[in-house]
Amino acid sequence: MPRPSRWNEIIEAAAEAFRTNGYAATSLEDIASAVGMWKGSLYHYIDSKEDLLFAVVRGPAEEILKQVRELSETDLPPTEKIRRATRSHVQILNSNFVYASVYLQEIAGRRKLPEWSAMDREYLDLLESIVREGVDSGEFSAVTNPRVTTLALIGSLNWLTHWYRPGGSLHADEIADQFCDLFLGGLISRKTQASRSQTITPLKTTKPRAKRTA
Amino acid sequence: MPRPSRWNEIIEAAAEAFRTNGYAATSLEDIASAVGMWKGSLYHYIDSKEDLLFAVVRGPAEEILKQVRELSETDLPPTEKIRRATRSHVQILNSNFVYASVYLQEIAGRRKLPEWSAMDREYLDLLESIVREGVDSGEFSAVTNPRVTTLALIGSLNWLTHWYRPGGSLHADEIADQFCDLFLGGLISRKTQASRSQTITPLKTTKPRAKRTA
DNA sequence: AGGATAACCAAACGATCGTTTCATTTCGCA
DNA sequence: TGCGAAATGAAACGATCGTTTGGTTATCCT
Repeated sequence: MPRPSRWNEIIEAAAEAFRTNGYAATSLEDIASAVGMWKGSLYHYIDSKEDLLFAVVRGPAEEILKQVRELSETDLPPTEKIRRATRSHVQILNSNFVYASVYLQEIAGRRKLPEWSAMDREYLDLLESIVREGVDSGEFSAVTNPRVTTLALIGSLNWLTHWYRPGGSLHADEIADQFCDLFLGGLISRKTQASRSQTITPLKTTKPRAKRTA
Repeated sequence: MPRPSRWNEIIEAAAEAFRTNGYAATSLEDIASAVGMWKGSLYHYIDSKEDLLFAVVRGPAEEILKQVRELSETDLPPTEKIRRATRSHVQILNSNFVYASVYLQEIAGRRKLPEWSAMDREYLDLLESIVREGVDSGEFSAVTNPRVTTLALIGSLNWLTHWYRPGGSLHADEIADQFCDLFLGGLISRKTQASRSQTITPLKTTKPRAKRTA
């Protein structure tokens, strides 16, 4: 795992190529020429082509899972949890757009390595348990199947890679809020007007935790 | 365009291979051996590998567009149009699962051939115009951006290829109804109770609507 | 029955792929 | 300044890919 900036150039070039042409259709020469070196020289940084894919994809995958883990440990009301989880998802998609797109196209699809499948499943389970909280508390009275509901939300979010582009006219926060209004309105059905944003506490103040892996 | 049944075997084998391994990672030998012939013999049926991809994908893409076109020409209320469009989408995904999955993974992603892009855009525009009808009539009062709302719905539907499997415990009709309830509830927000099915005219003898919880 | 044509076999081609090898340059640091 | 390691150049490898070619077998039609 080299550190210097050249490594970042390689990963960025790989991510961009993977996103536009797909992993299998991208050759190491595509990546090498994009950073101005010979394809054989890439092997000073990697052991195989797959290393590039995993390096591209690891960051946002771990980040999005970390954020929903922390969110799940709070005792916010379910509506607010849904809103924050949606914002996290959209914001990570926005700020790591290329990497996240590669993950969704190359990992969440076909590639069934257990490492990534476990992350996908944990993320789904965490979101689903939030939905179940809302069902148990009576807030999400319209939900008949929490898993289907959760998958519908995740689908809308992940489909963003097909049409959203960072820097476009639609800002990430607006999209997240519109998704929340749409889904929470559906979840809550006809009940309180708690669907609007209420911003209980700022989003990323939860960092007193030093290192969790120790 | 040959006719006999062997052609169907080839397309089915190609579709299955494309779905599980991706188009670029699938070799013609994979397909040839699946149907029991030499890879060179495939060229009696095709002119290039891409022919197989387009043949796999054309059917459901045209079918789903045809159905929403016909729906758009009716004068049903917007809620019912949304419900029927959702059902069409899910049912086509269900009965042409492999072909549709290949389309969504290989065409709706990266491949930007104008023919398919035009179909994608027309489908999106037709659905969006349905949403706009509901906004104009006052039924979808919670919608602030019809395009984002439409893309959220399409995302949920297309993401089905990532978790739904035909023949599983969840039936296509149930999923479609749950999606409709979720999205229409969100669209209508707090207003009439028109969110429930109401089934104006049977689409294809709408199943006795599995009774849900009391 | 026989001839045309469809269907397929079998082998090979050139291109390109991921990877390896070794030589060469560049750079950090004592 | 010089030396060792990091970084890259340059070429080649075997494998595999999509495609072509030419021949062989099967099928259909009148």
